[in-house]
Amino acid sequence: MKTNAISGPRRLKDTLYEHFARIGKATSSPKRLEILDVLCQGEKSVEELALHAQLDVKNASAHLRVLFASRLVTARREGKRIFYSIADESVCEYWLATRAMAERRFAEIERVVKCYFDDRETMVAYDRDVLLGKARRGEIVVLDVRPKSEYEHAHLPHARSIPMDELERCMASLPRNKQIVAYCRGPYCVLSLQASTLLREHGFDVLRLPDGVLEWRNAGLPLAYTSPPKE
Amino acid sequence: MKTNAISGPRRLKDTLYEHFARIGKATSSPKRLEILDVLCQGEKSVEELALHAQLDVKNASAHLRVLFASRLVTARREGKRIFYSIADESVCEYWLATRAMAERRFAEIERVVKCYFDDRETMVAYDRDVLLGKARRGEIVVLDVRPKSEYEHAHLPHARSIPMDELERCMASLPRNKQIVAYCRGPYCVLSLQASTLLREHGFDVLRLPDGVLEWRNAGLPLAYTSPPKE
DNA sequence: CTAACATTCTATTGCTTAATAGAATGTTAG
DNA sequence: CTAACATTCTATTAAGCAATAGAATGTTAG
Repeated sequence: MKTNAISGPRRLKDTLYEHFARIGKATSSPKRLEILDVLCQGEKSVEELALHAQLDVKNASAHLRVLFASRLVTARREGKRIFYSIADESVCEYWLATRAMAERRFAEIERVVKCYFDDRETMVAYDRDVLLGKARRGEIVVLDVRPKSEYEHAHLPHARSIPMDELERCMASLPRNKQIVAYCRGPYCVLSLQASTLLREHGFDVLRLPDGVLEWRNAGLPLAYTSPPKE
Repeated sequence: MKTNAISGPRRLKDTLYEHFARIGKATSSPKRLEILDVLCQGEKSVEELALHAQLDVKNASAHLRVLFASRLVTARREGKRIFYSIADESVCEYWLATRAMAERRFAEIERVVKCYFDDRETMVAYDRDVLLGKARRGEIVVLDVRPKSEYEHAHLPHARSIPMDELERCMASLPRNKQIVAYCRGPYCVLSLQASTLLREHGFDVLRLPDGVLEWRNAGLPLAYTSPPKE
């Protein structure tokens, strides 16, 4: 006669689904998802995350505690700051699967996005591997307009980093005889749209790429790292 | 000057993450996940689902309404009954991604499962494609012990259906000179374990396969259908 | 048309959770 | 050792949600 912690099938199921539901609970708040999304771009301090998700620091900390308790993020102290990051690659994959399903199930998402990003004629029209080839041969400049730290965490091959808030100041260094392809965190991030608008106003030949590193890697393409990836 | 429904980046983000969070909200309840999981095996009536998840019918209906509002399931009326099913293939993929992440992040899941299913020596040890080959050549009998309707919705190639509750009655029809490989809904479903235990007690040479149709298809292998799949 | 049935709708209860603010912890600079 | 800082912990309040039960809807069989 065996006396396990789990006694019958019902107890087993209850235990398992209870654990699975922890994920749902953690991802049932828009603000937490926003935090999770930006954490997929690299580690960030509580303050940065609070700023990013438009939360006061205490509240952001509380949300992070929830994400931590659900094991979706890990924390690391460096001096006075605590840096949070995605616990695992499986978290990015989960986030991508969630997004994919939501996009497919909620037509309103596509509608809202199309309405905000109504720049179809100035988006990259060719395939990702064509883009990779052009970038490798130096025919285009791939421009990463995310904050420097995110670029350093991972970026598209041959990409150059000019964070959005330095773009106005640094744009003189960009070539005027080559096409520029600007990208940022992904299809819902506004940075690349702002960048492409700004650069176009200044006469550059610029296209917007609605990919981020997650989408790029998810398509099976390689990424580049300034410092070697930690895993 | 453009006046969109969505005015600024913050409004856009809030709208988008609000939608994404609907998924989390819908999957934040263990019982709803249990419903979703079994719906991945094929459509079911409210009553069946209530029975399966050990809920009273009213409560099950309420949970289904939540899943429906989040567009994770669809409903179809047939006579007095209403049959719910997974809205989309992307829902299965989402569920698999959730499970994969939870398994990876929560060591306790593996512990609980190992503790309940402590039959490593009587589990299928060879690869899925080896199994497929053996099944095709008729060297083994692949046995689906789920309810008939789930078998009909989709099953492993060359599998034979004997629902668990008919197994005792029908086991005489199984060969004694061949290995039997029993499977059910997946790694957390107890049916195949019950089946393999029962058959072993009656002297059959039986192994348990911890896959279900989801895991099988996710591994890139083909499924078989009694009636053609609806998509 | 009526009875039986499957399911949903409505209302009530108690529990969980998000946001907020004040106190406490741990870290560094001087 | 103290002040300044980043973050967490604790408590409070208000909002949201799961479970339950009774009423209502829609469907079929007779």
